[in-house]
Amino acid sequence: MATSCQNCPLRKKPIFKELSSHELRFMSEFKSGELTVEPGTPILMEGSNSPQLYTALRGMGLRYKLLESGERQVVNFVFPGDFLGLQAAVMGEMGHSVEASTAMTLCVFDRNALWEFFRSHPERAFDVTWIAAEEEHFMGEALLSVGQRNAVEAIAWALVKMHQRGEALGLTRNGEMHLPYRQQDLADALGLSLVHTNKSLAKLRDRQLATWRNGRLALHDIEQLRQVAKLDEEAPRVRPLM
Amino acid sequence: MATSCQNCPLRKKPIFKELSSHELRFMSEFKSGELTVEPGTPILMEGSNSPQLYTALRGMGLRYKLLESGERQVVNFVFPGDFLGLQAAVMGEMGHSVEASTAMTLCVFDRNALWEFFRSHPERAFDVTWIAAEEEHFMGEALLSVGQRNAVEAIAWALVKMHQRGEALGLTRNGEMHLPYRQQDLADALGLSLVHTNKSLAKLRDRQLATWRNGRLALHDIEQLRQVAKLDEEAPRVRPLM
DNA sequence: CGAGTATTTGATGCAGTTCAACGCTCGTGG
DNA sequence: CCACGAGCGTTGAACTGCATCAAATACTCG
Repeated sequence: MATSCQNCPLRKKPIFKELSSHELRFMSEFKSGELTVEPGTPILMEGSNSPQLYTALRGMGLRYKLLESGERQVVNFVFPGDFLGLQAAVMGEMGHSVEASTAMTLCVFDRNALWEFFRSHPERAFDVTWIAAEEEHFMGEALLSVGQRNAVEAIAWALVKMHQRGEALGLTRNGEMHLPYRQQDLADALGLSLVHTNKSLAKLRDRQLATWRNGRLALHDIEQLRQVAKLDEEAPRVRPLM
Repeated sequence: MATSCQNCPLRKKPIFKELSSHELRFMSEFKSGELTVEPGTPILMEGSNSPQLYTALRGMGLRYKLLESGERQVVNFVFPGDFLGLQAAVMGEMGHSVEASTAMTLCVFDRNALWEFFRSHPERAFDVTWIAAEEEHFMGEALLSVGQRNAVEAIAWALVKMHQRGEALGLTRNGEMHLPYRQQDLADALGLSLVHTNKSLAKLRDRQLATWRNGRLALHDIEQLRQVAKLDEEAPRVRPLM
Protein backbone atom coordinates (compact mmCIF):
# COMPACT_ATOMS: atom_id res chain seq x y z
CA MET A 1 0.00 0.00 0.00
CA ALA A 2 1.50 3.31 -1.11
CA THR A 3 2.16 5.78 1.66
CA SER A 4 1.07 9.35 1.14
CA CYS A 5 3.69 12.07 1.30
CA GLN A 6 2.15 13.05 4.63
CA ASN A 7 3.20 9.76 6.12
CA CYS A 8 6.48 9.50 4.27
CA PRO A 9 8.88 7.87 6.72
CA LEU A 10 11.84 9.75 5.26
CA ARG A 11 10.30 13.17 5.69
CA LYS A 12 10.79 13.24 9.43
CA LYS A 13 14.50 12.55 9.40
CA PRO A 14 16.37 15.67 10.42
CA ILE A 15 18.66 15.49 7.40
CA PHE A 16 15.72 16.49 5.20
CA LYS A 17 14.40 20.00 4.91
CA GLU A 18 10.88 20.48 6.22
CA LEU A 19 8.09 21.00 3.74
CA SER A 20 5.16 23.31 4.27
CA SER A 21 1.81 21.54 4.29
CA HIS A 22 1.06 23.33 1.08
CA GLU A 23 4.16 21.92 -0.57
CA LEU A 24 3.30 18.54 0.81
CA ARG A 25 -0.12 18.56 -0.79
CA PHE A 26 1.42 19.71 -4.02
CA MET A 27 3.92 16.86 -4.01
CA SER A 28 1.21 14.32 -3.27
CA GLU A 29 -0.63 15.55 -6.29
CA PHE A 30 2.27 14.66 -8.51
CA LYS A 31 3.14 11.40 -6.93
CA SER A 32 1.85 8.91 -9.43
CA GLY A 33 2.56 5.80 -7.39
CA GLU A 34 5.17 3.57 -5.88
CA LEU A 35 7.42 1.09 -7.55
CA THR A 36 9.00 -1.87 -5.83
CA VAL A 37 11.88 -3.61 -7.54
CA GLU A 38 14.05 -6.66 -6.96
CA PRO A 39 17.78 -6.53 -6.40
CA GLY A 40 19.55 -6.20 -9.72
CA THR A 41 16.68 -4.48 -11.51
CA PRO A 42 17.67 -1.71 -13.91
CA ILE A 43 15.79 1.48 -13.08
CA LEU A 44 17.14 4.03 -15.55
CA MET A 45 19.36 3.60 -18.57
CA GLU A 46 22.20 5.83 -19.69
CA GLY A 47 21.17 7.70 -22.81
CA SER A 48 17.48 7.06 -22.27
CA ASN A 49 14.85 9.68 -21.70
CA SER A 50 12.63 8.36 -18.96
CA PRO A 51 9.22 9.97 -18.55
CA GLN A 52 9.46 9.18 -14.86
CA LEU A 53 11.28 10.67 -11.93
CA TYR A 54 11.90 8.70 -8.77
CA THR A 55 12.69 9.30 -5.17
CA ALA A 56 14.30 6.33 -3.48
CA LEU A 57 12.22 5.53 -0.41
CA ARG A 58 13.78 2.28 0.70
CA GLY A 59 16.76 0.19 -0.33
CA MET A 60 20.01 0.99 -2.05
CA GLY A 61 21.38 1.05 -5.55
CA LEU A 62 24.09 2.15 -7.93
CA ARG A 63 24.57 4.83 -10.55
CA TYR A 64 27.06 3.77 -13.21
CA LYS A 65 28.35 4.33 -16.72
CA LEU A 66 29.67 1.72 -19.12
CA LEU A 67 32.40 1.88 -21.73
CA GLU A 68 31.75 -0.05 -24.94
CA SER A 69 34.68 -2.24 -24.01
CA GLY A 70 32.84 -3.32 -20.89
CA GLU A 71 34.53 -1.34 -18.10
CA ARG A 72 32.09 0.02 -15.60
CA GLN A 73 32.46 3.25 -13.64
CA VAL A 74 30.20 3.51 -10.63
CA VAL A 75 29.56 7.23 -10.30
CA ASN A 76 27.58 7.18 -7.06
CA PHE A 77 25.72 4.98 -4.64
CA VAL A 78 21.98 5.43 -4.27
CA PHE A 79 20.63 5.84 -0.74
CA PRO A 80 17.10 6.49 0.49
CA GLY A 81 16.04 10.04 -0.27
CA ASP A 82 18.01 10.23 -3.50
CA PHE A 83 16.32 11.74 -6.50
CA LEU A 84 16.65 9.75 -9.71
CA GLY A 85 16.12 10.77 -13.30
CA LEU A 86 16.83 14.46 -13.04
CA GLN A 87 19.23 14.55 -15.97
CA ALA A 88 16.72 12.96 -18.28
CA ALA A 89 14.01 15.33 -17.12
CA VAL A 90 16.16 18.40 -17.62
CA MET A 91 18.46 17.52 -20.50
CA GLY A 92 16.44 14.79 -22.17
CA GLU A 93 19.01 12.10 -21.58
CA MET A 94 20.46 10.25 -18.61
CA GLY A 95 24.21 10.52 -18.23
CA HIS A 96 24.35 7.25 -16.32
CA SER A 97 22.32 4.15 -15.57
CA VAL A 98 20.73 3.34 -12.23
CA GLU A 99 20.10 -0.08 -10.84
CA ALA A 100 18.92 -1.55 -7.57
CA SER A 101 21.40 -3.38 -5.35
CA THR A 102 18.81 -4.39 -2.78
CA ALA A 103 15.07 -4.54 -3.04
CA MET A 104 13.96 -0.95 -3.42
CA THR A 105 10.82 1.07 -3.15
CA LEU A 106 10.67 4.14 -5.34
CA CYS A 107 8.28 7.01 -5.24
CA VAL A 108 7.25 7.77 -8.83
CA PHE A 109 6.57 11.22 -10.28
CA ASP A 110 5.58 12.15 -13.72
CA ARG A 111 8.19 14.20 -15.46
CA ASN A 112 6.00 17.19 -16.03
CA ALA A 113 5.90 17.63 -12.29
CA LEU A 114 9.23 19.26 -12.88
CA TRP A 115 7.77 21.82 -15.24
CA GLU A 116 5.07 22.49 -12.72
CA PHE A 117 7.70 23.22 -10.10
CA PHE A 118 9.35 25.80 -12.25
CA ARG A 119 6.10 27.37 -13.29
CA SER A 120 4.30 27.54 -10.00
CA HIS A 121 6.53 26.40 -7.15
CA PRO A 122 9.82 28.21 -7.33
CA GLU A 123 10.98 26.90 -3.95
CA ARG A 124 10.63 23.37 -5.19
CA ALA A 125 12.35 24.30 -8.44
CA PHE A 126 15.16 25.75 -6.40
CA ASP A 127 15.38 22.52 -4.44
CA VAL A 128 15.77 20.61 -7.68
CA THR A 129 18.64 22.88 -8.62
CA TRP A 130 20.14 22.40 -5.19
CA ILE A 131 20.09 18.66 -5.74
CA ALA A 132 21.77 18.98 -9.12
CA ALA A 133 24.45 21.22 -7.63
CA GLU A 134 25.00 18.82 -4.74
CA GLU A 135 25.36 15.92 -7.13
CA GLU A 136 27.92 17.88 -9.11
CA HIS A 137 29.72 18.70 -5.89
CA PHE A 138 29.89 15.05 -4.93
CA MET A 139 31.19 14.02 -8.33
CA GLY A 140 33.99 16.52 -7.92
CA GLU A 141 34.96 14.84 -4.67
CA ALA A 142 34.82 11.45 -6.30
CA LEU A 143 37.00 12.69 -9.13
CA LEU A 144 39.49 13.96 -6.59
CA SER A 145 39.55 10.55 -4.96
CA VAL A 146 39.97 8.55 -8.11
CA GLY A 147 42.51 10.94 -9.56
CA GLN A 148 44.65 11.79 -6.55
CA ARG A 149 44.22 9.30 -3.72
CA ASN A 150 45.91 5.92 -3.65
CA ALA A 151 43.92 2.75 -3.12
CA VAL A 152 43.86 2.71 0.68
CA GLU A 153 43.11 6.43 0.88
CA ALA A 154 40.35 6.21 -1.68
CA ILE A 155 38.72 3.26 0.04
CA ALA A 156 38.91 4.99 3.40
CA TRP A 157 37.29 8.03 1.78
CA ALA A 158 34.49 5.97 0.29
CA LEU A 159 33.77 4.08 3.50
CA VAL A 160 33.65 7.25 5.58
CA LYS A 161 31.41 8.94 3.01
CA MET A 162 28.98 6.05 2.91
CA HIS A 163 28.96 5.76 6.66
CA GLN A 164 28.24 9.47 6.92
CA ARG A 165 25.30 9.10 4.61
CA GLY A 166 24.04 6.13 6.55
CA GLU A 167 24.36 8.05 9.78
CA ALA A 168 22.38 10.99 8.45
CA LEU A 169 19.58 8.59 7.57
CA GLY A 170 19.63 6.79 10.88
CA LEU A 171 20.82 3.57 9.29
CA THR A 172 23.68 3.07 11.74
CA ARG A 173 23.74 1.32 15.10
CA ASN A 174 26.90 1.77 17.18
CA GLY A 175 29.01 2.69 14.21
CA GLU A 176 27.74 -0.21 12.16
CA MET A 177 25.47 -0.23 9.14
CA HIS A 178 24.15 -2.41 6.38
CA LEU A 179 26.19 -1.93 3.21
CA PRO A 180 24.73 -4.17 0.54
CA TYR A 181 27.34 -3.75 -2.17
CA ARG A 182 29.92 -6.12 -3.59
CA GLN A 183 33.62 -5.37 -3.48
CA GLN A 184 33.43 -5.18 -7.25
CA ASP A 185 31.06 -2.23 -6.93
CA LEU A 186 33.50 -0.34 -4.75
CA ALA A 187 36.35 -1.26 -7.09
CA ASP A 188 34.40 0.10 -10.06
CA ALA A 189 33.63 3.28 -8.13
CA LEU A 190 37.29 3.94 -7.39
CA GLY A 191 38.85 2.80 -10.63
CA LEU A 192 40.63 -0.09 -8.90
CA SER A 193 40.81 -3.80 -9.65
CA LEU A 194 38.77 -6.16 -7.55
CA VAL A 195 41.86 -7.91 -6.23
CA HIS A 196 43.58 -4.74 -5.18
CA THR A 197 40.40 -3.46 -3.58
CA ASN A 198 40.14 -6.65 -1.59
CA LYS A 199 43.75 -6.41 -0.43
CA SER A 200 43.40 -2.77 0.50
CA LEU A 201 40.27 -3.52 2.51
CA ALA A 202 42.29 -6.15 4.31
CA LYS A 203 44.87 -3.51 5.19
CA LEU A 204 42.24 -1.31 6.74
CA ARG A 205 40.98 -4.31 8.65
CA ASP A 206 44.48 -5.18 9.86
CA ARG A 207 45.01 -1.63 10.99
CA GLN A 208 41.78 -1.89 12.97
CA LEU A 209 40.22 0.99 11.11
CA ALA A 210 37.26 -0.53 9.32
CA THR A 211 35.65 -3.90 8.81
CA TRP A 212 33.25 -4.64 5.97
CA ARG A 213 32.00 -8.19 5.98
CA ASN A 214 28.79 -9.95 5.08
CA GLY A 215 27.18 -6.74 3.96
CA ARG A 216 27.88 -4.92 7.22
CA LEU A 217 30.27 -2.01 7.52
CA ALA A 218 31.82 -1.10 10.86
CA LEU A 219 34.14 1.85 11.28
CA HIS A 220 36.33 1.40 14.33
CA ASP A 221 38.19 4.67 14.26
CA ILE A 222 36.51 7.29 12.15
CA GLU A 223 38.96 10.00 13.08
CA GLN A 224 41.93 8.04 11.89
CA LEU A 225 40.08 6.92 8.80
CA ARG A 226 39.43 10.53 7.99
CA GLN A 227 43.11 11.23 8.33
CA VAL A 228 44.03 8.34 6.09
CA ALA A 229 41.48 9.60 3.56
CA LYS A 230 42.73 13.20 3.90
CA LEU A 231 39.13 14.09 4.51
CA ASP A 232 38.20 16.80 6.93
CA GLU A 233 35.12 16.79 9.06
CA GLU A 234 32.09 18.48 7.66
CA ALA A 235 28.58 18.61 8.98
CA PRO A 236 26.09 16.88 6.71
CA ARG A 237 24.04 19.42 4.80
CA VAL A 238 20.30 19.52 5.31
CA ARG A 239 18.89 18.55 1.93
CA PRO A 240 15.55 18.76 0.20
CA LEU A 241 13.49 15.61 -0.26
CA MET A 242 11.49 15.43 -3.44
CA MET B 1 33.86 49.43 -22.15
CA ALA B 2 31.34 46.84 -21.00
CA THR B 3 29.19 45.43 -23.76
CA SER B 4 25.47 45.17 -23.16
CA CYS B 5 23.85 41.77 -23.33
CA GLN B 6 22.31 42.92 -26.61
CA ASN B 7 25.73 43.11 -28.17
CA CYS B 8 27.16 40.11 -26.42
CA PRO B 9 29.46 38.46 -28.93
CA LEU B 10 28.77 35.02 -27.53
CA ARG B 11 25.02 35.25 -27.86
CA LYS B 12 25.03 34.85 -31.61
CA LYS B 13 26.97 31.63 -31.69
CA PRO B 14 24.69 28.81 -32.69
CA ILE B 15 25.74 26.66 -29.74
CA PHE B 16 23.83 29.01 -27.44
CA LYS B 17 20.09 29.01 -27.06
CA GLU B 18 18.37 32.16 -28.27
CA LEU B 19 16.96 34.55 -25.72
CA SER B 20 13.78 36.49 -26.14
CA SER B 21 14.26 40.24 -26.12
CA HIS B 22 12.41 40.27 -22.85
CA GLU B 23 14.85 37.83 -21.32
CA LEU B 24 17.68 39.85 -22.74
CA ARG B 25 16.49 43.01 -21.03
CA PHE B 26 16.04 41.11 -17.83
CA MET B 27 19.59 39.77 -17.96
CA SER B 28 20.99 43.21 -18.67
CA GLU B 29 19.26 44.46 -15.58
CA PHE B 30 21.17 42.02 -13.46
CA LYS B 31 24.50 42.37 -15.11
CA SER B 32 26.42 44.41 -12.61
CA GLY B 33 29.54 44.88 -14.75
CA GLU B 34 32.50 43.23 -16.34
CA LEU B 35 35.65 41.97 -14.76
CA THR B 36 38.93 41.57 -16.56
CA VAL B 37 41.62 39.45 -14.96
CA GLU B 38 45.22 38.50 -15.65
CA PRO B 39 46.39 34.95 -16.30
CA GLY B 40 46.78 33.14 -13.00
CA THR B 41 44.20 35.20 -11.12
CA PRO B 42 42.01 33.26 -8.69
CA ILE B 43 38.34 33.91 -9.44
CA LEU B 44 36.49 31.70 -6.96
CA MET B 45 37.76 29.72 -4.00
CA GLU B 46 36.68 26.27 -2.92
CA GLY B 47 34.65 26.53 0.27
CA SER B 48 33.93 30.20 -0.19
CA ASN B 49 30.54 31.75 -0.64
CA SER B 50 30.94 34.34 -3.35
CA PRO B 51 28.22 36.97 -3.65
CA GLN B 52 28.95 37.10 -7.37
CA LEU B 53 28.13 34.91 -10.32
CA TYR B 54 30.12 35.08 -13.52
CA THR B 55 29.74 34.19 -17.13
CA ALA B 56 33.05 33.76 -18.91
CA LEU B 57 33.01 36.05 -21.94
CA ARG B 58 36.57 35.74 -23.14
CA GLY B 59 39.59 33.67 -22.20
CA MET B 60 40.02 30.31 -20.56
CA GLY B 61 40.53 28.95 -17.10
CA LEU B 62 40.49 25.99 -14.77
CA ARG B 63 38.22 24.54 -12.13
CA TYR B 64 40.13 22.53 -9.54
CA LYS B 65 40.16 21.07 -6.06
CA LEU B 66 43.13 20.71 -3.74
CA LEU B 67 43.99 18.04 -1.22
CA GLU B 68 45.66 19.28 1.98
CA SER B 69 48.71 17.32 0.93
CA GLY B 70 48.99 19.49 -2.17
CA GLU B 71 47.66 17.25 -4.94
CA ARG B 72 45.46 19.09 -7.35
CA GLN B 73 42.53 17.66 -9.27
CA VAL B 74 41.43 19.74 -12.21
CA VAL B 75 37.70 19.03 -12.46
CA ASN B 76 37.00 20.96 -15.65
CA PHE B 77 38.34 23.52 -18.05
CA VAL B 78 36.61 26.88 -18.33
CA PHE B 79 35.66 28.05 -21.82
CA PRO B 80 33.78 31.15 -22.95
CA GLY B 81 30.11 30.89 -22.10
CA ASP B 82 30.70 28.91 -18.91
CA PHE B 83 28.75 29.92 -15.86
CA LEU B 84 30.82 30.25 -12.67
CA GLY B 85 29.76 30.33 -9.06
CA LEU B 86 26.54 28.38 -9.27
CA GLN B 87 27.38 26.05 -6.41
CA ALA B 88 28.04 28.93 -4.05
CA ALA B 89 24.85 30.64 -5.11
CA VAL B 90 22.73 27.54 -4.61
CA MET B 91 24.43 25.65 -1.80
CA GLY B 92 26.31 28.47 -0.13
CA GLU B 93 29.73 27.03 -0.84
CA MET B 94 31.89 26.37 -3.88
CA GLY B 95 32.96 22.77 -4.34
CA HIS B 96 36.01 23.81 -6.30
CA SER B 97 38.20 26.80 -7.07
CA VAL B 98 38.31 28.63 -10.37
CA GLU B 99 41.26 30.45 -11.81
CA ALA B 100 42.16 32.12 -15.07
CA SER B 101 44.69 30.48 -17.37
CA THR B 102 44.68 33.31 -19.89
CA ALA B 103 43.51 36.87 -19.55
CA MET B 104 39.75 36.63 -19.08
CA THR B 105 36.75 38.88 -19.24
CA LEU B 106 33.88 37.89 -16.99
CA CYS B 107 30.34 39.12 -17.00
CA VAL B 108 29.36 39.78 -13.38
CA PHE B 109 25.93 39.16 -11.85
CA ASP B 110 24.80 39.69 -8.37
CA ARG B 111 23.83 36.51 -6.65
CA ASN B 112 20.26 37.50 -6.00
CA ALA B 113 19.73 37.52 -9.72
CA LEU B 114 19.38 33.82 -9.18
CA TRP B 115 16.53 34.24 -6.75
CA GLU B 116 14.89 36.58 -9.17
CA PHE B 117 15.07 33.91 -11.84
CA PHE B 118 13.27 31.42 -9.69
CA ARG B 119 10.69 33.91 -8.55
CA SER B 120 9.83 35.57 -11.80
CA HIS B 121 11.61 33.94 -14.73
CA PRO B 122 11.08 30.21 -14.60
CA GLU B 123 12.62 29.64 -18.02
CA ARG B 124 15.84 31.19 -16.83
CA ALA B 125 15.65 29.20 -13.60
CA PHE B 126 15.23 26.08 -15.69
CA ASP B 127 18.29 27.06 -17.70
CA VAL B 128 20.29 27.30 -14.51
CA THR B 129 19.20 23.81 -13.60
CA TRP B 130 20.07 22.62 -17.07
CA ILE B 131 23.57 23.98 -16.59
CA ALA B 132 23.96 22.23 -13.24
CA ALA B 133 22.76 18.97 -14.75
CA GLU B 134 25.12 19.33 -17.69
CA GLU B 135 28.03 19.98 -15.36
CA GLU B 136 27.13 16.85 -13.41
CA HIS B 137 26.92 14.94 -16.66
CA PHE B 138 30.36 16.06 -17.70
CA MET B 139 31.87 15.16 -14.35
CA GLY B 140 30.50 11.66 -14.79
CA GLU B 141 32.33 11.41 -18.09
CA ALA B 142 35.50 12.69 -16.52
CA LEU B 143 35.17 10.17 -13.72
CA LEU B 144 34.81 7.44 -16.31
CA SER B 145 37.98 8.60 -18.01
CA VAL B 146 40.07 8.86 -14.90
CA GLY B 147 38.76 5.62 -13.48
CA GLN B 148 38.64 3.37 -16.51
CA ARG B 149 40.75 4.68 -19.38
CA ASN B 150 44.51 4.28 -19.58
CA ALA B 151 46.76 7.26 -20.11
CA VAL B 152 46.69 7.43 -23.91
CA GLU B 153 42.94 6.82 -24.02
CA ALA B 154 42.23 9.43 -21.37
CA ILE B 155 44.38 12.03 -23.09
CA ALA B 156 42.76 11.32 -26.43
CA TRP B 157 39.40 11.72 -24.73
CA ALA B 158 40.37 15.05 -23.20
CA LEU B 159 41.81 16.44 -26.43
CA VAL B 160 38.75 15.49 -28.45
CA LYS B 161 36.46 16.94 -25.80
CA MET B 162 38.29 20.23 -25.68
CA HIS B 163 38.48 20.43 -29.43
CA GLN B 164 34.75 19.80 -29.61
CA ARG B 165 34.11 22.63 -27.23
CA GLY B 166 36.41 24.90 -29.19
CA GLU B 167 34.66 23.97 -32.39
CA ALA B 168 31.24 24.78 -30.95
CA LEU B 169 32.53 28.22 -30.04
CA GLY B 170 34.15 28.88 -33.38
CA LEU B 171 37.63 28.85 -31.87
CA THR B 172 39.04 26.41 -34.40
CA ARG B 173 40.60 27.04 -37.80
CA ASN B 174 41.24 23.95 -39.95
CA GLY B 175 41.20 21.60 -37.04
CA GLU B 176 43.52 23.77 -34.98
CA MET B 177 42.82 25.83 -31.92
CA HIS B 178 44.47 27.78 -29.15
CA LEU B 179 44.80 25.63 -26.03
CA PRO B 180 46.45 27.74 -23.35
CA TYR B 181 47.03 25.09 -20.72
CA ARG B 182 50.19 23.49 -19.42
CA GLN B 183 50.78 19.76 -19.59
CA GLN B 184 50.60 19.80 -15.82
CA ASP B 185 47.01 21.01 -16.04
CA LEU B 186 46.03 18.09 -18.23
CA ALA B 187 47.95 15.69 -15.99
CA ASP B 188 46.05 17.00 -12.96
CA ALA B 189 42.78 16.64 -14.81
CA LEU B 190 43.41 13.00 -15.63
CA GLY B 191 45.12 11.89 -12.45
CA LEU B 192 48.40 11.26 -14.26
CA SER B 193 51.96 12.34 -13.56
CA LEU B 194 53.42 15.12 -15.65
CA VAL B 195 56.11 12.86 -17.08
CA HIS B 196 53.71 10.17 -18.16
CA THR B 197 51.36 12.73 -19.65
CA ASN B 198 54.23 14.15 -21.66
CA LYS B 199 55.24 10.72 -22.93
CA SER B 200 51.67 9.78 -23.80
CA LEU B 201 51.22 13.01 -25.73
CA ALA B 202 54.37 12.09 -27.63
CA LYS B 203 52.77 8.75 -28.54
CA LEU B 204 49.73 10.49 -29.99
CA ARG B 205 52.07 12.76 -31.92
CA ASP B 206 54.09 9.82 -33.23
CA ARG B 207 50.92 8.08 -34.31
CA GLN B 208 49.97 11.25 -36.22
CA LEU B 209 46.78 11.66 -34.26
CA ALA B 210 47.21 14.92 -32.41
CA THR B 211 49.81 17.61 -31.90
CA TRP B 212 49.73 20.04 -29.03
CA ARG B 213 52.62 22.47 -29.03
CA ASN B 214 53.18 26.07 -28.08
CA GLY B 215 49.64 26.44 -26.89
CA ARG B 216 48.10 25.20 -30.14
CA LEU B 217 46.19 21.96 -30.45
CA ALA B 218 45.82 20.24 -33.81
CA LEU B 219 43.85 17.04 -34.24
CA HIS B 220 44.96 15.21 -37.36
CA ASP B 221 42.54 12.33 -37.27
CA ILE B 222 39.55 12.93 -35.08
CA GLU B 223 37.85 9.70 -36.05
CA GLN B 224 40.75 7.58 -34.97
CA LEU B 225 41.22 9.66 -31.84
CA ARG B 226 37.63 8.98 -30.95
CA GLN B 227 38.26 5.29 -31.37
CA VAL B 228 41.34 5.40 -29.22
CA ALA B 229 39.32 7.30 -26.61
CA LYS B 230 36.39 4.89 -26.90
CA LEU B 231 34.29 7.95 -27.42
CA ASP B 232 31.37 7.92 -29.77
CA GLU B 233 30.26 10.83 -31.83
CA GLU B 234 27.64 13.06 -30.31
CA ALA B 235 26.26 16.31 -31.53
CA PRO B 236 27.07 19.20 -29.22
CA ARG B 237 24.01 20.20 -27.22
CA VAL B 238 22.59 23.67 -27.64
CA ARG B 239 23.07 25.26 -24.23
CA PRO B 240 21.76 28.29 -22.42
CA LEU B 241 24.00 31.31 -21.96
CA MET B 242 23.55 33.18 -18.72
C1' DC C 1 24.53 -31.55 -1.64
C1' DG C 2 26.02 -29.10 -5.70
C1' DA C 3 26.10 -24.94 -8.71
C1' DG C 4 26.80 -20.32 -8.89
C1' DT C 5 28.50 -16.16 -6.93
C1' DA C 6 31.53 -13.52 -3.89
C1' DT C 7 35.77 -13.18 -1.17
C1' DT C 8 40.54 -14.21 -0.28
C1' DT C 9 45.38 -15.20 -1.24
C1' DG C 10 49.68 -15.84 -3.91
C1' DA C 11 52.67 -14.98 -7.91
C1' DT C 12 54.05 -12.37 -11.86
C1' DG C 13 54.23 -8.38 -14.95
C1' DC C 14 53.56 -3.84 -16.50
C1' DA C 15 51.61 0.93 -16.72
C1' DG C 16 52.54 4.69 -14.57
C1' DT C 17 55.42 7.17 -10.77
C1' DT C 18 59.49 9.17 -9.22
C1' DC C 19 63.99 11.02 -9.66
C1' DA C 20 67.22 13.45 -12.30
C1' DA C 21 69.06 16.03 -15.88
C1' DC C 22 68.86 18.91 -19.95
C1' DG C 23 66.93 22.23 -23.43
C1' DC C 24 64.18 25.95 -24.92
C1' DT C 25 62.04 30.58 -24.46
C1' DC C 26 61.38 34.64 -22.57
C1' DG C 27 61.80 38.47 -19.46
C1' DT C 28 64.86 41.13 -16.38
C1' DG C 29 68.64 43.64 -14.97
C1' DG C 30 73.44 44.82 -15.09
C1' DC D 1 73.81 43.08 -25.52
C1' DC D 2 74.66 39.40 -22.92
C1' DA D 3 74.04 36.79 -18.43
C1' DC D 4 70.97 34.88 -15.61
C1' DG D 5 67.01 32.64 -13.75
C1' DA D 6 62.23 31.03 -13.91
C1' DG D 7 58.89 28.29 -16.06
C1' DC D 8 57.71 24.75 -19.13
C1' DG D 9 58.64 20.78 -22.08
C1' DT D 10 61.40 16.64 -23.07
C1' DT D 11 63.95 12.44 -22.23
C1' DG D 12 66.19 8.46 -19.74
C1' DA D 13 66.49 5.20 -15.96
C1' DA D 14 64.98 2.96 -11.83
C1' DC D 15 61.28 1.71 -8.98
C1' DT D 16 56.46 0.43 -7.32
C1' DG D 17 51.49 0.43 -6.86
C1' DC D 18 48.32 -1.71 -8.97
C1' DA D 19 46.62 -4.97 -12.69
C1' DT D 20 46.39 -9.47 -14.22
C1' DC D 21 46.41 -14.36 -13.89
C1' DA D 22 45.33 -18.37 -11.33
C1' DA D 23 43.32 -21.04 -7.84
C1' DA D 24 41.49 -21.97 -3.41
C1' DT D 25 38.07 -20.90 0.01
C1' DA D 26 33.64 -19.25 1.75
C1' DC D 27 28.71 -18.27 1.23
C1' DT D 28 23.78 -18.70 -0.77
C1' DC D 29 20.15 -20.90 -2.31
C1' DG D 30 17.49 -24.27 -4.93
